[in-house]
Amino acid sequence: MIDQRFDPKAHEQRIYQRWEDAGCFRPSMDTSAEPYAIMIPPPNVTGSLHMGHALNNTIQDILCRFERMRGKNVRWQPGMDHAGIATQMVVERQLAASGGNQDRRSMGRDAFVEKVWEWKEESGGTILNQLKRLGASCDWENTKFTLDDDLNTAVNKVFVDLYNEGLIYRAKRLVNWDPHFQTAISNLEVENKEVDGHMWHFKYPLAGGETYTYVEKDEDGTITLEEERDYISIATTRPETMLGDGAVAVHPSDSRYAPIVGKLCEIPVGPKEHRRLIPIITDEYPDPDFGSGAVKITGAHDFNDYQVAKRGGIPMYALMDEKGFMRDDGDDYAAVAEVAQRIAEGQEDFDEAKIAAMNLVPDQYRGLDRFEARKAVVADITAEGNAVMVPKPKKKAASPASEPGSGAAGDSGSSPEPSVPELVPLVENKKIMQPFGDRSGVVIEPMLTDQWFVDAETLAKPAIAAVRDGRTKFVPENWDRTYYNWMENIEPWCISRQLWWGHRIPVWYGPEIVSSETGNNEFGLDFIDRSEVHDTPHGDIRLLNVRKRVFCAERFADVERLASEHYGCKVILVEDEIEYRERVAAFSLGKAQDYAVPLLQDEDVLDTWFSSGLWPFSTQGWPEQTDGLKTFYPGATLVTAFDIIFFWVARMMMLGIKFMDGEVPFKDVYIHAIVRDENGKKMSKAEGNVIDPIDLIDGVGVETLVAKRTSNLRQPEKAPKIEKEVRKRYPNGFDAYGADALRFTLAAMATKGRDINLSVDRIAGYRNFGTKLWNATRFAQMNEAKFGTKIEPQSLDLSVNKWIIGELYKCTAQVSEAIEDYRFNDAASAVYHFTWDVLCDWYLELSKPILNGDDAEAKSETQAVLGWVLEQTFVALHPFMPFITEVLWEQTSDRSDFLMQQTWPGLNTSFADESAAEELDWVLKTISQIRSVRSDVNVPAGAKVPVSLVGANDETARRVAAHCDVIMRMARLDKFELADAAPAGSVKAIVDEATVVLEIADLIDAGEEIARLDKQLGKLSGEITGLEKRLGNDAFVAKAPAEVVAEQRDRLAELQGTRDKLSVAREQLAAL
RNA sequence: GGUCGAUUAGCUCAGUGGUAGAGCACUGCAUUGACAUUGCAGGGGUCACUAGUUCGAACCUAGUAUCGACCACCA
Repeated sequence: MIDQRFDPKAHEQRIYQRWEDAGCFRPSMDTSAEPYAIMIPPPNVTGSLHMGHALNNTIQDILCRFERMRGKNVRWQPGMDHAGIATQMVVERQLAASGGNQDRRSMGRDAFVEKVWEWKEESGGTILNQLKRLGASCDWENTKFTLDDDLNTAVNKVFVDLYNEGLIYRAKRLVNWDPHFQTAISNLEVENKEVDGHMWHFKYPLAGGETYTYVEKDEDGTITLEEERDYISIATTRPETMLGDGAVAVHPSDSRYAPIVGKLCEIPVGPKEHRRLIPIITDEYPDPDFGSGAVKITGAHDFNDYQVAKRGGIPMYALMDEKGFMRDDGDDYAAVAEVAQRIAEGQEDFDEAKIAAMNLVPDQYRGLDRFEARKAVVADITAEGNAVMVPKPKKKAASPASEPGSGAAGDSGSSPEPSVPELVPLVENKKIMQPFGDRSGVVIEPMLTDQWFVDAETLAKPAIAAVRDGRTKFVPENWDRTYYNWMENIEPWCISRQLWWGHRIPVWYGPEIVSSETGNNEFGLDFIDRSEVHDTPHGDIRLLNVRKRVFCAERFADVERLASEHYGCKVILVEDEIEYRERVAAFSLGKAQDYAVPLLQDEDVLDTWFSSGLWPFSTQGWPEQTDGLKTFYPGATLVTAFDIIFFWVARMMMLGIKFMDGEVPFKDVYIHAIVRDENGKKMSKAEGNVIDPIDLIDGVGVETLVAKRTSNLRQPEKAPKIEKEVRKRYPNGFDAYGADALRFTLAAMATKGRDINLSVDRIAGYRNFGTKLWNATRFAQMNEAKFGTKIEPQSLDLSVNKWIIGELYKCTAQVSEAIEDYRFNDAASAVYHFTWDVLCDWYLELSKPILNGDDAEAKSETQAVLGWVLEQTFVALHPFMPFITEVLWEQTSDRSDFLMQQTWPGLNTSFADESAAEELDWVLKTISQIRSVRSDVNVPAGAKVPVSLVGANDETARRVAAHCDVIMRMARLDKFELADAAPAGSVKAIVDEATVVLEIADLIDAGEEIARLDKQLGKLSGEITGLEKRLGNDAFVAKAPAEVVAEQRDRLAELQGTRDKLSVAREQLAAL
């Protein structure tokens, strides 16, 4: 006999270990079986299980367990992602916290990377064990890590192949730069958030004191403003970037500025004697209706300006260093500004490298943080009188800058002033969208840097086609719109990261040899720029910036061969830029002892998603043609949340199709919901509303819960409020609900909608469901149900047994269909409803008289059916609740096998017996009707009542004979007999053609009973009227499908019959 | 601005042309019987609004209102 209750803690980990030890998670590799593969979205090595993972992996596990039971050769591919930035961040933080004054840079690259590996071995991957707690049936023996050697091989091969095809290239571009991590990031890793900002309006004086007539007109062409101006008005939210302006642009159609297009204006900041002049140009980009209609163009610090600058050949001056501080390098400002001036006036040629070397930050701003620089620039311009001035708003005492909306938009002087108003600088308070790094949280700076890019546009085309052709399907399908939308507008993918933790880029640089005409030394090496003098092992020589030649190959050995062939001499791998330059210099000056050309590997690593994008095939051994690869590519279903469609799904599609001969990586992409808290808020530590899945499995006390929710809050002052709420809501913390309850809840809520608002109450409900099944099994054991036998539907005698196996058949068919169609909620509710409402509430009760009765044959049949039906229920429930069902399987019979290895109930229609179903339907209805009436007329629960059945036909009479005992028992009757007429004053209910008569006239009040009948009659006549109206409509009868019409007629007849009988009953009562 | 979505019982949500559903909550009754982590019975909804298509609309179409997500944005 099993215990009184199921204790998840006593069994879950034990059962999991048994599965694992027995190799239950391995693919069968049965060549006759259909392969079925699911690639886990590799969690970050730094990660721990959150609700999103729990949902994601529950769904995958349901699919895998289901398909495994259906006989497929299943591989659920597990693993982890090295998560470049996230992991580097964790280890750097740890270094900082450990007190030592070591940081990443002082440690050096190799030592730091080694440290990260150490961390990974010790602390990484807790999430994989948490997945085991959830019951995930992954093929752990094939666990992969995106930084494993074999995956690195795949990464290098992909990179080199794409490079050789020209689909990966290096370019100087404006990229999103994270000043905190000091690396480029892709535009997906940027979060645009609306923040309070200001827009300043400044005057850029025209060169040489020139003036023009500035004319503003309204829509009708009436002149609203006309004045002489010696400046052009510019609006900006980032004044500090003015220092790098290359031009001012206006729209070609903007007549206000037509007189000054082509002229020069002055950037009103920096030392007066070296103010830079920049040209006023035209471009389609400026919107004449926004701001002043004139835009400053700072190509190196703004994505829109970058495009304008590129079109117009405007120099792009970089102003900041990699930490987001104003540059403090290069020659002094006066010298640089002079060169810039000649460039602006077209008197001097410029190229990228020359511009890049120019630091146009005036001395007083050098080394300032960008936000400090902004304040300083604003203050200086304003002090000098170049801010656009407007009348001070009345009423408000404070300056416009601190009063939202008070500094009205529009140009100065556009409204007439009644008196002489006080003037203040025009600063608009407005919401601006600002980019933040999704990991660092700092403001992202557009930076002009050399980076590696993937030509995503080319790769996207076949990936779009694959979805259009239906070779890969999104479920729910509306997600394909999101996919198309992004893929069709895809930008080049920046894949290089200035980090240390990740796949090194398989590129080595050597010096570029140019033609002998331009070469300027005996080795033909062209030095394009000078840098600082440096004391080197080769003497005090100049270090040189050298144009680099790229050697790209999977292994250094290949590069070594290519390079030495290219240079015609030995090459040597060097570790850093300094040594590289020294060696180039020494080499070129003939001072090198060994005459070896230095090669330096690219310092950068690849975007984490570059390696995750290969996951479906890199994990299966590619580029080797392994069995795993042949069998499990393409995968069946990718299960993920929508937030990584772009990051991951799109990249896997592009790279999978590219490298696997055009074959898509997966057939379906199931996009599941995001799990939120029960109020619909996104769970986040910072908000203090996180529910930890492990807490739900193991239980957690209220004190721990409070502590968890109040640590790491974004607003620590909210802690008392959160504590109060938690204590009120969960006074006893969480019970140990177990993994099964959590999984079932998630499955039941996994609809095709967007969000799941998870409530703990619901988990408790499904824990109770497990208890229900557990106790039903206990009941079966007490009654000596037979487990481990087979059932032949045709051999059954009792209609109740025929009925329950038919119900089971319907249930399992529904579950199969629903899972195949990714309707996990329907699957869960079908098996829930069957187990609780059909099996426990009815079948078990109906079986009691038989199991306690004297009919040995009936008893034996029922024991067999009861055991079998329960076993099949375990099977059907197993994908959802693997632990409790496996324990029940283990403990109900002497078994040597596992439930998870059983065959899914492939029941067929031979299990569904229509006449048994109708018969039991009648039994259930009869009992329910009697119970309902009893309750309505307040018959005491314990009282037994005599009931007779009037007007029964032959079939009903037969059913009464067969089921009399059980009906009497379940409806608490002391008599249940056929009769010709009802005694006066009895209480009646209608079941099909017959009237159920409760002979309890003495127990009830006639008036109340009449009222009860009237209520029912009222309801009935309403429905009848509706049906009559519909059936009376010729158009309905003519146009609606015949079966619908027939159905409605039947229903009408039935309702009329019931009404007539109840009316008679009412009249009889009234006549008394 | 573009795209996708939501609006159904007190709450959280299913349903998607043919009799409005679940879980929780609520009300009444039942206490040593597999299970109180229970059973029986019950109350509760103009399916956001308007117009259309249809024999028939919660469901399809168009529009309105409110709320949300993602993407892109005006310096």
